[in-house]
Amino acid sequence: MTEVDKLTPPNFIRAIVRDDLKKNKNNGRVHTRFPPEPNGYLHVGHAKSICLNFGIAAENDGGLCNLRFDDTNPEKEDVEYTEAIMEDVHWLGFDWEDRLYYASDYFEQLYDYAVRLIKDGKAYVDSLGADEMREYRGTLTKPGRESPDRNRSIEDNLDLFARMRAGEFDEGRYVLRAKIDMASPNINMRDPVIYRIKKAHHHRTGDKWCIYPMYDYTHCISDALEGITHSICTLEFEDHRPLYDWCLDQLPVPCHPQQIEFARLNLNYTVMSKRKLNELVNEGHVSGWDDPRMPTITGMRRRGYTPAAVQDFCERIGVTKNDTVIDMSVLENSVREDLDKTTRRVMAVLRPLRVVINNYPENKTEELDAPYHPNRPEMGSRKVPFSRVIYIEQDDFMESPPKKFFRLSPGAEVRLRYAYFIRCEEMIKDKKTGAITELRCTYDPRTKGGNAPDGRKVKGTLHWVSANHALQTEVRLYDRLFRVPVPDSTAEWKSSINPESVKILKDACVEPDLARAQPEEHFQFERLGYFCVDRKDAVTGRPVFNRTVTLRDSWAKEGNKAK
RNA sequence: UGGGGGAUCGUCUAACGGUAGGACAGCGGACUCUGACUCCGCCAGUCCAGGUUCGAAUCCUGGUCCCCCAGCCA
Repeated sequence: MTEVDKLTPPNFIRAIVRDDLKKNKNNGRVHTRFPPEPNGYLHVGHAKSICLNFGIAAENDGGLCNLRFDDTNPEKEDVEYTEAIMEDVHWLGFDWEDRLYYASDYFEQLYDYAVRLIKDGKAYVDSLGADEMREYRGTLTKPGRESPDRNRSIEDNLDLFARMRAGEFDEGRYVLRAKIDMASPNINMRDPVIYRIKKAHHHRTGDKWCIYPMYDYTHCISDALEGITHSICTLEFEDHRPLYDWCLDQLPVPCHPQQIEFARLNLNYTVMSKRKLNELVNEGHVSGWDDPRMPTITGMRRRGYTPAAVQDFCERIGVTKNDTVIDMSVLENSVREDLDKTTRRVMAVLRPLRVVINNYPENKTEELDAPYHPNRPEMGSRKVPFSRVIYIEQDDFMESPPKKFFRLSPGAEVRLRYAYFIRCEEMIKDKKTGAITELRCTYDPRTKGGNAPDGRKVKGTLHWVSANHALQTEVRLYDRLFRVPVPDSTAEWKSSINPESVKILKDACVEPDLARAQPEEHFQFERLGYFCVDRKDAVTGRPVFNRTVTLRDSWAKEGNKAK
């Protein structure tokens, strides 16, 4: 296996492309497109499609991938979304170069083709109302009936269609339909509407048009006009393929792309439909499309996921026609794997417990050397201040520890990472609540740097921050958005939102160097997880950290086993 | 009860008539100045029933189950 093969595991779409190339089907061309509708933000499911389309183009010599906005429904679409989508695709690491297109660019051509269909007797203007049309359409098991308008003369159709364009009619008065087969077992072929009247302002064409082409009619022709070879879409369009092919067969288009369908991505513990994501945003269950708990690309970015991690994830999950739900742990694995090798380690204490080292001089401060990455010395090191009063994590002390607890407890000795061994001598408790408010410890000066000259070992190593030098910051801990793996399956899906999907800690302490951390900079807080500086809320000198993902924690697992 | 798709370890995914392999998860161990990383090991699968064949996840027949479709949405 070559390196390239490892990076690009086989899938059935790649196989089709490879075979087409072998047969020289499109003169050796590979040209794909990513065709979002600008009516919402991109999510990780779109990322799968983006990676597939741009990936297939990139891995074939001369392969190209267009970005095309499928903007045929002005009522739902907006420039806000086109801009966000472009930013997300770029962030993910893909580039359409000069091939940015809009279906609305083709409105004139699409109109001309529609006229052509009418002239060929393959389309007609219908006056059936929406309800009537539904009734005429038939059902899944019963064939439809032909509209009384079906055999309107070509001249009348031409006249009516021109007047539809001219704005003479109200919305809903007429539609243009393809004349195919009202008895087709495939409902999409029962004379589908291809143009409707919408007196809506379009975000690009303004008020130029008051008739807008439908998806099925637009998409195939747009593909053909752009010279697309492989038109990759999701499974729900499989039934539409005969219509895709029908339209192209009727018209003198430059080429006939092949539509190939794959299964959309489902991830557990989240939702993926635009409608549901919209509801979460609009009803305030999350702070916005870029809330770090959202499966949107912008949300994942704010959470601290990296483009490399998302790409790796999309590669790992594969491409098939199977209905599947991917386990969140696969995504988290990709994130950890990328962050582990690229991220500097620093120390932060999320829930501080004050520790006074009795035998350490009052006014002394030492600068201890701490490498940024245990396995990558080339990443360098920084100095961390140490003094008499430090903070450790509340979780790292237990008054009566269970077996196999390697951390601090009365009389126990542990190592402070890159500093000294300390032993717990005394606990100070709040007189009223009994809560432990402070620990009194002693340190062994001979263990400076973290090793004992007498060779004695400690099982535990704790992270810490010097109290006088600490930078207090806000840290946000994110967890899965839903409590159940597949919220979509319940009628009341929003009732399974995880109330603990975010915890905001205001009193976290980080080492002073982090005052310089820049928005979107990633760190590993040792023993805790990967964090990144929030790109919205950070103020210079006072970063706010989002937890991207925890470290694997076999101690926590131990605890779960006991339950 | 029409049409279109799909069924392989717990979850994804390979194998295209010739040893059912990989990833994630789980479990166990080694290592460790992160209970991290890394490494090693284990667990575990061809929807069912027939048939063809020396040999079937793969081919044939018949079932079963799941998903999608009746927008002037995409």
